[in-house]
Amino acid sequence: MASGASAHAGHGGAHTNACAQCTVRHRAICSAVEFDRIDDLDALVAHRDLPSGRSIFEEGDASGTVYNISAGEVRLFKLLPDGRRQITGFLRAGDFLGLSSHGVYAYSAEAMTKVSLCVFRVGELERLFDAFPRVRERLLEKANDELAAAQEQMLLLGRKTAREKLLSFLLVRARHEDDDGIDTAISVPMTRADIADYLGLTVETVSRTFTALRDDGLIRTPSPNRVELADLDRIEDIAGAY
Amino acid sequence: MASGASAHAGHGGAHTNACAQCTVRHRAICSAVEFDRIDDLDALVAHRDLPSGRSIFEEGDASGTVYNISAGEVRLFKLLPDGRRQITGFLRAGDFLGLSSHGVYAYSAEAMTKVSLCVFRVGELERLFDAFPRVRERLLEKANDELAAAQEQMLLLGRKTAREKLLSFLLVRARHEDDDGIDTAISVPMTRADIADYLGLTVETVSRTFTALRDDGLIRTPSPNRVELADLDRIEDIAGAY
DNA sequence: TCGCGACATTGACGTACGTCAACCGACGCC
DNA sequence: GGCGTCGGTTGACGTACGTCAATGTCGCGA
Repeated sequence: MASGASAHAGHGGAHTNACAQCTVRHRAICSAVEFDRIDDLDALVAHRDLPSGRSIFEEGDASGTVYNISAGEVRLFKLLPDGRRQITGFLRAGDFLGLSSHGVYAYSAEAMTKVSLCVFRVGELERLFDAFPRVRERLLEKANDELAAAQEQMLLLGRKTAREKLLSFLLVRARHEDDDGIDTAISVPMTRADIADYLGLTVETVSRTFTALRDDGLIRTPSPNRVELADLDRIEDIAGAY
Repeated sequence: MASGASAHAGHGGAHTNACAQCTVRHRAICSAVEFDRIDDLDALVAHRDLPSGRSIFEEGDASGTVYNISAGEVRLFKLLPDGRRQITGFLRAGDFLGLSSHGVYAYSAEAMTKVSLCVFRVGELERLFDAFPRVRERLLEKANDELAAAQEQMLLLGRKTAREKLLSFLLVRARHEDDDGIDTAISVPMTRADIADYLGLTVETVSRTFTALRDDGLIRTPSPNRVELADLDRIEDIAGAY
């Protein structure tokens, strides 16, 4: 049951070379490593598979490890003492997580599906930086992209209506679906509760808004985790650009 | 009227050396440059003073320049087409702004007070990176800190009540006031409108919440831009940790 | 010194979204 | 093959916060 993912190793062969076969290398920071030195990368990385729902790390844990997702989807979130949850991001194959600046993870991470991870100890990450300076460069780029996304999300959370929030969310998903270009058929692997906690709403409001959008002819929902954008122009208009 | 700030130059003397005298160098990325090579830094940087209210750059502008604030306060924000505004951050002396990954600024920046800036062209920034690799390292740290702050802000925007939002905001300010340690006497240089747009509220709600907190004995407000935290324990409790 | 404009506060009222609760369908398990 | 659980939808109703509007306050410039 080794899944369709390409990034598995661990049976110690001299040239198992999971990284060379990694299907998401181009999206990951690993693309900053030249292909002919990719064995060096392989030597630094371990692999780990997790079942759906499993925690990867929790906010406040001592942070000694960083991860690359080679397959599956992950949610990042923060909790308030009384249990209110804010999901700060959904990650997928090729994304990087776990870097923290003060020795403690700033958020929790959970597998939303079966997940395969590439694991680096932070010490080894430093060695990686030394051996491949472009990795740090790439990481800075990624951090910057995430920062821009976070700001966009603040705009959404602070200033958009439920309808605008949901449409913005679907648009971003549509853009991801097809690396650039928009695919109007979207997969929504997360639950309504996840979407609600990501958009700062409740499950009920998310559900009601979905049906309102359907009634208005803006979207079709062949199944709860399948959405089609019926009227892209109006959707982009309502969502407020982005 | 050259202000109390230390980071001014421009009259071309061989050793004007604004950077060496910069009072916020320890907080800025410039601290990654060894002191005995600080003249090299000086050579790369220009300076600019702006009056309160002036725009530094706008979301969507082509981004060729990055900035360090040597004095004053700056607000970062994004707008929706209909004018709704989300302030994504308040910056102060020592903070860095303007880095963007796709050639376009992801947000707008405005001086909230009289501001002094250190200006780098991005090309020169690259040379700075080459000459002082630790600068990029430092920048990655900073980006990571900002990312953590952004996630905290998402939690605030998506899941906290008006009262919790305002108290969280005041607590962060209190922590900034005195580099680490909490100062219970806080200056609030921004208007109620700025605070509202930062916390995802309206001016009226911010105002009402201030008076409610005062009536409850949690804070004192000697003036609109002066707040004292009267009951720190209860405040931290209500604000939800952070 | 007056008056104007920017900011802040307060009140009356409206509403988008939350809460509470019932119901439904699909899936997995004994 | 019934049944419990989980996720989703829908309805009735409550409320935190937004909207609209009046009033207050302070600083500044003529």
